[in-house]
Amino acid sequence: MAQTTAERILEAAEIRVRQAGYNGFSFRDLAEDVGIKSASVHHHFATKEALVARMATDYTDRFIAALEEAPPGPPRVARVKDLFRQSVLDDGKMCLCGMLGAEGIGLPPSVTRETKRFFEALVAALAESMGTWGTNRRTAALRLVAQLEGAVLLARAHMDPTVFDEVVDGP
Amino acid sequence: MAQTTAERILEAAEIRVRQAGYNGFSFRDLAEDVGIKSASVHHHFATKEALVARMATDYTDRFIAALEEAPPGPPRVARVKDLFRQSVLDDGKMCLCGMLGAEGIGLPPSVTRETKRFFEALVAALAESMGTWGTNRRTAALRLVAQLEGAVLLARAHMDPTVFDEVVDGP
DNA sequence: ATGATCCTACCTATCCAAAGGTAGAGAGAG
DNA sequence: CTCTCTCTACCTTTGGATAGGTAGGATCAT
Repeated sequence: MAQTTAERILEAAEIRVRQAGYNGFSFRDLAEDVGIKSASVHHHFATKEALVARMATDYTDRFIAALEEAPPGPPRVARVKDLFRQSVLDDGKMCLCGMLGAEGIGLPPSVTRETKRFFEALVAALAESMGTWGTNRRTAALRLVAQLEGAVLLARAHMDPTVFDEVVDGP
Repeated sequence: MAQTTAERILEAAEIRVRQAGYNGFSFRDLAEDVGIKSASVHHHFATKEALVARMATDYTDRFIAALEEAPPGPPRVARVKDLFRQSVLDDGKMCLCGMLGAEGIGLPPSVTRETKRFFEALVAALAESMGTWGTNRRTAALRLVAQLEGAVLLARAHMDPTVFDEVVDGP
């Protein structure tokens, strides 16, 4: 088995959260996705909260690592746009933490904490790479992230991936 | 009673959706908010789908009407920013259709249809008011809406309303 | 080496609460 | 009397979570 069961659960859960949100899937859904019983999902992740918090942690680490493969400066900015674009092209999924950020209040604290960490890490990893037109770099990075999250959201609402490109580097 | 029961249900439901999403509340929650029993909520709105679709329709009409109170041009742009800012200041709620757009796939079709209509109407009502720096006005409007939705989302994720202002008209 | 023991991963079978929704009765207003 | 609204009292399905058990592999002492 190239992938452990826990990894397959996390993968299935990520897809479901990014499509339907924290309250949009059940352990039974995941069990069916992976081909085991829901009780077995609990063997790997005791609670839904634990599962999603872990998912957000992994997502953040993976995302930041992918960003930092690109050298600072314009290439890194291009890379982050591309990561978000992939999100949209891949079945119109939201950014995981965009989705969790939207649901926000009402999610378990460990999840909101990880969500916040994602955005802080993302802004930090981008700030040094931003050109500045009179605004400080942190603000410029925050603005870019807002635009990207908004672009993903609009593309989903329109059910049209080209909306993303129109927003991000349109005419 | 200055407000009908149906109106009070819609109001309570809107607050709940904007805080927790379509799957984040129940008819029993609404019943408690309004002070009636859940069966009575069904008397006014047969299904959850019908309730939320109606809610989105009303929201769109109200939002567009509020926008068009402001004359076209810069005042209208200022007004839309202000409407979104209110959203954040008012307990960090998402824009209703931003939330529904995020949840997107998995929601009933009548709801996604109304969500799409909101964004189309909003972009149309803004396009004429946008200054253009080499981009066409529709694209400029789309970009503004993306930035605003993203700003609301980030403010929520950070649990800090000032993030909204930093994104939208920060230094 | 071999049996006793333990751990991991999965199972079956439930539990209980919550959710969307329904049926039918009662009470007040026109 | 009838229409509107609300209630009580359910039903069915789903959801998160638990209890207890089984098969297989590793570990260890004798």
